[in-house]
Amino acid sequence: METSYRIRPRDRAVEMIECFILQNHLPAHARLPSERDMCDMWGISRTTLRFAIQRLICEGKLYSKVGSGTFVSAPKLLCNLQDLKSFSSFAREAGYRLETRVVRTQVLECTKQLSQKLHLPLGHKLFVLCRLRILEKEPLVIETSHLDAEKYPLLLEQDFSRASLYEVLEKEYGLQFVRGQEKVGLTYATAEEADLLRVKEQTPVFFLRSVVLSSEGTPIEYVKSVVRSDRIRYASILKQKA
Amino acid sequence: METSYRIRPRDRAVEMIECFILQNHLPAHARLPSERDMCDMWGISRTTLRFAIQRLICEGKLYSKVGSGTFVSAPKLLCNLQDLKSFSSFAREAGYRLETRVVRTQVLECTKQLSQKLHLPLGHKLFVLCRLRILEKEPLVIETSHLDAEKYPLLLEQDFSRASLYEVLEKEYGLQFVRGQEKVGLTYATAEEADLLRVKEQTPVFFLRSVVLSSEGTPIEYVKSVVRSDRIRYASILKQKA
DNA sequence: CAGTGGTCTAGACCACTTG
DNA sequence: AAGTGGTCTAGACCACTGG
Repeated sequence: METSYRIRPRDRAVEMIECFILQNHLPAHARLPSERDMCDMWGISRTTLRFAIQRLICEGKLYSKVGSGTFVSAPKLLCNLQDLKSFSSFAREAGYRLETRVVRTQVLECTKQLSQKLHLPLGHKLFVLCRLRILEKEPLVIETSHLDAEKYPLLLEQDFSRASLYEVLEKEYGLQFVRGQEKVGLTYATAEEADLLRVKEQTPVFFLRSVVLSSEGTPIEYVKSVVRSDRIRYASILKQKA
Repeated sequence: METSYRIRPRDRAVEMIECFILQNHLPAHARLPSERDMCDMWGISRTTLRFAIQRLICEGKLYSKVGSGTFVSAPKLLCNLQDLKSFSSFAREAGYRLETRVVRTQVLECTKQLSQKLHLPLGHKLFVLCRLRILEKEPLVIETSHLDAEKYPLLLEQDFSRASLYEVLEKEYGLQFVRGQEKVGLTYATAEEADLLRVKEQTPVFFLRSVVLSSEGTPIEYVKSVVRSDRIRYASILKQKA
């Protein structure tokens, strides 16, 4: 029995693009030829070519800017699920340029869930800091931190677009940190998250939750992170899929 | 300032389809009009209509069969991350018809990771059972169970397309179960997984790992599950995204 | 301004199922 | 055989960018 599947032009186009990048040694952020040029080069319609480009964008291998062009992405970042660390330290170790934008700061009353995580009574004042982490000009993570506002009142006066949260806690309060357990899940980007991360609404995104402990074991910070899934890949040693 | 965005036909088409389903009270698995008919009804091109359909398929609201038609999906299933349970019990309680297909059974030697989870020595014989769970005719989960093959040798002789794993363990070995902690992550479907789950390769899927304990606290089973993300939604009470 | 990606159209052929 | 979804084409207009 001869199972000779016809190769679809769109699949061929995906290979042509990947091949083009390799053969021309295009580095990250290099520009591809225009869509119309690639159509002419390979004798396919723009619809078909765009389908291939969309697939590669979904896989995190390309990105595009309107009026400008289509570009090669930087390789996917790899985080290890066994040995999870904060994005800032992860990025620093990997030698990336990390920018931070403060999305929002506010003071909230401690809810039941948060009181369990932070060992604080219900209604206790919490300082909430929501930051957008931008790696190599690309927004990657929304980190929302929750801390004891009554114990660390100086937090409310800081400008976290300049200062690092951990630096402030270390300098002002002499705290040292140990990261507690983290959990990873999957959700879908809300309108606000999609806007901040520059992805489409309803895109699947990672949803991480973790507690940061002081070196004495006291819970200091509860963090929720929403992470783009096209730029990050979480690996797990346990994952030995057949 | 008047921000009057032009409504794109594709977005309008998404609304038209959703509206059509509501106004005609279409139940789950009802057939929509053919693509060509909907194009005529709403005066749009097939490309645009198909874009809208693809979006609704991604969101889990529609599914389609070649040569047959496009259909309304059953509503998304909701699993609670705080109170996670096995799919079989989850499905049974919700009143769904659950089928099981045995993908593979094998005997493997215990690896380092598995030995930690199951408290067994390295190289110990493990019975591996990989099953496809099909809910209402729709493949939903691939569950891969790992158990002590030396302690439960009768497992190797069973026909798990007919018998339930838990029933066998309970009847043959008098075991009672308590579910341990589960972890949820996100990965991308491999070719085999995509084929079994009937989704496209590289689709984002949930990846769950959990340990099932006996009522005495002994680890009995280690399960890895790959779950379709378009049909299941994991909720978390903790998730209070701003 | 010219060029780019983003969107849309009308029409065609294919493999598949049987509404 | 007729109808369906899946795929592909050629060509058009738009908003945005500064290759």
